[in-house]
This record gives sequence, structure tokens and C-alpha cells, in this order.
Amino acid sequence: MPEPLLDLLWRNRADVPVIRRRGPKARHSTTDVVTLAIDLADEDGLGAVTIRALAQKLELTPMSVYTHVNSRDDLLVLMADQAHARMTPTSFARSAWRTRVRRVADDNLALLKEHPWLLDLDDPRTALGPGTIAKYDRELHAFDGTSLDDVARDAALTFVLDFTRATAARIVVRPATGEFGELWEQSVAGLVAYLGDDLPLAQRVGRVAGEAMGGPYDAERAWQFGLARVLAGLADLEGIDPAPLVD
Amino acid sequence: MPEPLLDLLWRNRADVPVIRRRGPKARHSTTDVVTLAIDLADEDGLGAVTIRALAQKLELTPMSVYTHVNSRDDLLVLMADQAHARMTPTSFARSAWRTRVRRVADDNLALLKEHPWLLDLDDPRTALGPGTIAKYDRELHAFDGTSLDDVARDAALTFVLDFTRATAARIVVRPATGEFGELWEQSVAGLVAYLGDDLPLAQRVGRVAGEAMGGPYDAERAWQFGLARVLAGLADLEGIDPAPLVD
DNA sequence: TAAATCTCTGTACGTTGTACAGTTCAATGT
DNA sequence: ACATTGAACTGTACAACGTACAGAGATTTA
Repeated sequence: MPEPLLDLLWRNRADVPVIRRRGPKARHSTTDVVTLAIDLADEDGLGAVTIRALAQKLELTPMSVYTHVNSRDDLLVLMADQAHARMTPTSFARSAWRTRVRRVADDNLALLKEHPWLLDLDDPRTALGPGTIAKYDRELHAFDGTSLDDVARDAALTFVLDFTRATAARIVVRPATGEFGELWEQSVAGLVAYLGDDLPLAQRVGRVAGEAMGGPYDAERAWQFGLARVLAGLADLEGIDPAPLVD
Repeated sequence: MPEPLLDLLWRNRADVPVIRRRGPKARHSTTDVVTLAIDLADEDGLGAVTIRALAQKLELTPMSVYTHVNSRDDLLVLMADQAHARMTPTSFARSAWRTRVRRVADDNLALLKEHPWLLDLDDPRTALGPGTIAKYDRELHAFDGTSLDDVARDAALTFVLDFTRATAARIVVRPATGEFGELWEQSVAGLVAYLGDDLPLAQRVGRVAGEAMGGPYDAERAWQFGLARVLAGLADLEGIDPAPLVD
């Protein structure tokens, strides 16, 4: 039986590693397993990460996968932590907090674009992993030099990351083409008939926003809109807002 | 075979209803089916909404459920729309936009507390339903009298709702007690050992934020923090911000 | 009365996670 | 040297899921 999740998460520790195990050597390392699982998820989403598919990639039988992880849920946590650990953050250099926060948001958006399946994953145990904790620490430093106390600092970071995640979800999952597109258009046509002249505001705004969404520039625009709101909201908290130096 | 999803969503229309169907009368209305499905979800989450469980509640065989809905996915969309339709919004009265936006956020938080499963549901077809569209229209009106154009109005509402959803997700899903609690404490104990003295900022902030989260007041505090940021961010957009009248 | 078209049923299939009982093999204790 | 231990791996099997498909029975329409 594999080690508990916590130990698997921290498997790259310098401590206590080299107790030669008995039995045959494992054909794959834990990292191999997790990496291949991430490949599956990157290609076809979390749904494609089945024990059987993973076993095939590893050239093992399905049940042998359980030699390496205790359950599929544990595997997903390991995947998330590895993704967080492998993230390559933009340096904060000597920039003002606004710029640093912007970098945090941009980096997280990039992360979620690269690994959209992270959006479908919400296991609190992810917070136990070294990759996730290191990311948390790094991003907390974005607020260095501000007047935020510890609780506010955590809340502010959460605020930024929640925004990023929500917007990423809207940017990233865009099938919207192919034969699904036709079905959608049909539905919208029928919808117009049902709506008639009711709810004019919703119709007008929905149409405008929908058209804008068709264009390639809107995802970016929504992102900039929201990010500017986030920064303004946080600046308000600062009271006296040091003029952005690098923006 | 049941009608297409769009027609099921709009089944309460005054138009075209009374064409007497042939065969036997259905033992349940579509609304019955959806209501019972919502009951299941309210009690035990979306995972409890299985065709078989629903069939049992309806005193039908599993396959008979498909007389009323085309698929489980369609059912979920119907559930979401009904939840939106049954929402009882707080009146805007004659309040300032800040107050109105606050009401929108509060109402949505209440909705998500009542139906946490809405957090697990992300089918774009929900936007086709009358309940959802009416909600969209009502909430867009929160920005009446501001300088926002249509695109910005949609973006602003999205911004508020995304924040609400993210915070609700953190507030609502709190098992955290029972025997799971022990397992968690064990993990945290082990985690402390692994962490040692590394990442002091993450440790300090994480501890403080974590302790605050234990207390009953913090969920509320995070909510107020974020909501204040959202309002400040939007106020910034307004440029000249009319003093809040009712706050 | 016959045809059409509904509701509802029973059986069955494919896919999923994974429990359980082995088999094989390398390191350890004697 | 040899038995013991424990780890890696395998094969079979089960329960739960969504739902395809073929029909049975009821009720309206021609």
C-alpha cells in the first residue's frame, strides 16, 4: 500500500528518504505517475483521468496504479500540487504592489490556461502540498510594503485569486464551435421567439455582451476590466495609494 | 420522448399549451420532477441526484424518468432555472447603486446557501431559461443611473456574481467536523513537521487566517472584506462617486 | 374499430472506482 | 543457506452509474 497522501506530497524532502524497500523495484516513480496523469488531463480534461487510462499509459494493469496512489482523489491532489510546484512565476523585481498583484493574476491566468482541469478541482487537501504552500508564500509577498495585516493580506490574495479563477473559467472553456454551435444557434433562435419583447434590458445587454464575446478581443477586455476593478478595490483599502511606479 | 430542453424550460408560457396529448396522462408534471430533484440535491448534494434515486422518489422505474427529461444533464439545467425563478429578491426600492449591488450580492449568497449544489453546476445552457434570464434582467437594473454602458454593465454584474460565487463556495462547503476533522488535524500536525521553519510568511499568515477561519465570525468577515473591495472597485469606475445614500 | 402516440416498464450494456485474494520478487533475520 | 517479510504487481469481481432498446398498456384521433 502506498504512503499516506501527505507523505506522497512531500516525497521530495531531503529527510528520511533512503530506506531501501523490500520487494521488487517500482517500475515508475510517483512523479512519473502524476506527470502522466497531468498529460491526460491537459489533453482531454479531468474526465480523461481514469485509473484505466492511466494504467494503459504506464503499461500497468488498472489495479497496479493503486500501488502508487491510494485513490483517484488523492491522485488529483498530487496533480494540483505538482502543477503549482512547476509554475514559473514572473519575478517581482522591485515593482510596486499594484504591479506585483498584476503579475500574480497574470501568472495564475497562465497556469489555468495551461492546466484548465485545475478549474474543476476543489479539494481542500491541496493546501497541504509543498508546491501549493510555496505558491501561497510567494504570492503573499506581493503585498509586502502595504499596510495590510495578516488576516487582510490573506483575504486580499484570496480576492485576487478568486477573481482570476472565475475569469479564467470563462476564458478557457470555449468549445462553442462545431456541430454544437449549430445546436446552440437553434436554441437561441427559439429563445428569441419565447422572449418576444419582454425584459428589454436583459435582451439588449445580453446581445451586446454576447456579440462582444464573439470577437477575439473580449476575453482580454473582460480580464482587464475585472483586474482594474480588483486593483482599484484594493487601492481603496490602502487609503493613501502610492502612485503606481511601473504600471 | 420529452420535448427539447428549451421548451421544457419555457413550459409555463401562456402560448401554445393546450394541445391534448394522446396516450395516458403523465403521473407527474415536469415541475414535480424538477422539484423532487432539487430536494435530493438540497439534502445530499448533486451527487445524490441520480436517475434511480429520483425515480424512487417519483415512484417510477428509473427508465420512466426519461419520459420527463431527456438526460440527467438536462435535468440539472432545469433545476438551476427553477432555483433562479423561485429566488425571492430583495426590493431595490429607491436605494443608491451601492446598496442595490449589495442587495444583489446578498441575495445571491442566500441563494447559494440554500442550494449549494448550484456551485457544482456550470452548464452554459442555463442561460436559456426564463428564471435565469429574469434574474439577469433584474440584477442588471442594479446599475441603473450609473455611467456604465451595456458592455461594462454586463461585465460589472459578472464581476459581482463571480465574487459572490467564489466566496459562497468557501462559506458553504464546511464539513470540517466529525471524524474527518481528526484526519485533517493529523495531516496538519504532519505538515508542521515537514515545514519546519521554511516559508515563515506563509506559516504566519496561514496560521492567523486559519485560526480566524475556525471562529464563527470569519466567513462573515471575508464576505464583508471582499464585498467592500468589489464596491470600491466599481466606484472607482464611476469616477465621481455619488455619496452612498442608504448605506 | 383501427391507428397513432403517449406513459411507463424490464432487461441489458458499457464505464467507472476499487475491494480482495493472490503471485512474484528483493531485502532482511536467523 | 534459508525462511520470513513486505512491496509491486495481477486477475477477477462488484456495485453504482447513465441510458439504449424493445415492448406493454392506455388514451385520443381518424
